[in-house]
Amino acid sequence: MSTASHRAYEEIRRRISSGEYHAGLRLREEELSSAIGVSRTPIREALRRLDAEGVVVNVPNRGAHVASWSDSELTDIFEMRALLECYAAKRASTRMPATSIDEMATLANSMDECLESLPADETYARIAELNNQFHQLIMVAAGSPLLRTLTTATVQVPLVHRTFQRYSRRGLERSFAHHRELIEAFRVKDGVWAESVMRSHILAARHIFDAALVETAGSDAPDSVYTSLDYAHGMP
Amino acid sequence: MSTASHRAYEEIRRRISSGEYHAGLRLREEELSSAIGVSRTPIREALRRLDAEGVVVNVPNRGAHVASWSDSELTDIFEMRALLECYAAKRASTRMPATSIDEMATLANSMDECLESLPADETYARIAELNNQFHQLIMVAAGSPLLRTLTTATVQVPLVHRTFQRYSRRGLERSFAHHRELIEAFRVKDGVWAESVMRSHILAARHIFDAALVETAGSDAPDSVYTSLDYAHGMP
DNA sequence: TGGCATAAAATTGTATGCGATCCGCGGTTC
DNA sequence: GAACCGCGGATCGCATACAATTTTATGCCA
Repeated sequence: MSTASHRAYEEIRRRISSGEYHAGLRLREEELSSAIGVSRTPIREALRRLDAEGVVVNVPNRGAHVASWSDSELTDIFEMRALLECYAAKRASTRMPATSIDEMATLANSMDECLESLPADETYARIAELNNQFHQLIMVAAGSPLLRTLTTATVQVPLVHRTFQRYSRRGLERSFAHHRELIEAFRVKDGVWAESVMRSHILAARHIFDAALVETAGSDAPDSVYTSLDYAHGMP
Repeated sequence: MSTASHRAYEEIRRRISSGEYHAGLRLREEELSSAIGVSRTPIREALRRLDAEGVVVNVPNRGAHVASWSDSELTDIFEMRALLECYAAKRASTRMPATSIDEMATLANSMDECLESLPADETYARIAELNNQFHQLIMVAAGSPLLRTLTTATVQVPLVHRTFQRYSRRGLERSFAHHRELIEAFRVKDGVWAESVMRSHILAARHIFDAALVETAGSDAPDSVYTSLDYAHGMP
């Protein structure tokens, strides 16, 4: 069995990821305590950890709030993601075992199949999960635990569910084409190729994201502020 | 006024940095509690935060230990540092204000002066401090808070005091020459130049570090395990 | 002596109580 | 009408008490 502190951490994190706790929301210890069913102590430890991870912001004597990001911070995040994931792709290109490349191909096939049943929410969720596994394979093959840690910290990041679904069918197809191209680059162990495909992949994602921001501007959400979401919900 | 939790954090961190708490040491909550003069609750919060930062390792029900790094993890750290600091140099090259470049030149002069009174410990400490300021100027000019955060997390890193002093006079001179070259690259706003000088700078540091490891191997210290130290103690 | 079960001590995990701080709300003053 | 002040409730920070778990000590038997 795991500790109450850890369960509290996972649960709060999940609720932020799912959007149940939206950006900027005040997280009261007593409330969380009764909601999750543990005392304030493990709740506090969970909040401290989430604070260190940047998922919540804690101000002494003023409580914790769900973190939010400005437009410029989002740009910053995408640029770091490009740096880190391109580097990972380059490293992975010479280290990736054949079995992992096969797994990537299988994942790519599964994602292609998802195109059939497209506009369903579950399908988007499934694509997100497959996509996450795909990128994790690259991260693991890169063989740098530190790189992986930093990437997770960076990418566990500001995305709204809605944004994900802004991916048009064409956008998804291009994204999946990038996946195929990455696989090919890994097969022939061409690090420069892998790196540059990954850069295209991330930059395309970024511009789809930007477009979604423009479209949703002026909605009921506070200006240019978005909630966080697990990498599992990241974009293809 | 600062909170007890924060003071505990700073104090434990300082003791690890100074080497008072060496790598692998078990940190008992009760001990820290009486040593620092607060109850276990803020101590626990401090340990959780240090755990999230990678400075200590916490295993449920088995307490916290000061983190240590293997040779391969150290290599990993240097490679990430190269990636991040080169990127920072490239970004900084187009954003660095003239006043900051002047500050860098002033710092470089101060470091040169230090060569006069060299083998003294205070001199090394002073060089470390100046060097830290020099690199911070680049980080700030890079204009990416996230990049800065990740770099701090990476570089606040495993160095032993002794290693620092492995810098020979010639090594320091080369290191300082890199600083001059960086300044020049910033003046003419050549990002590629800045980036590549920075890469040389970091890789040179890495090999001096490796050499130090070989020399100290077989000493009384546990095999290939080193403690952490603040960036302030980082190498030029 | 060495291995093993068991008990006692030490240590960490969780709950709770109390004092300190912050925040909103009237009331007052200019 | 707006700015300031003080008060009470809400919330947080910290200390302490108790429970759960791990570690160490002990005694037994092969």
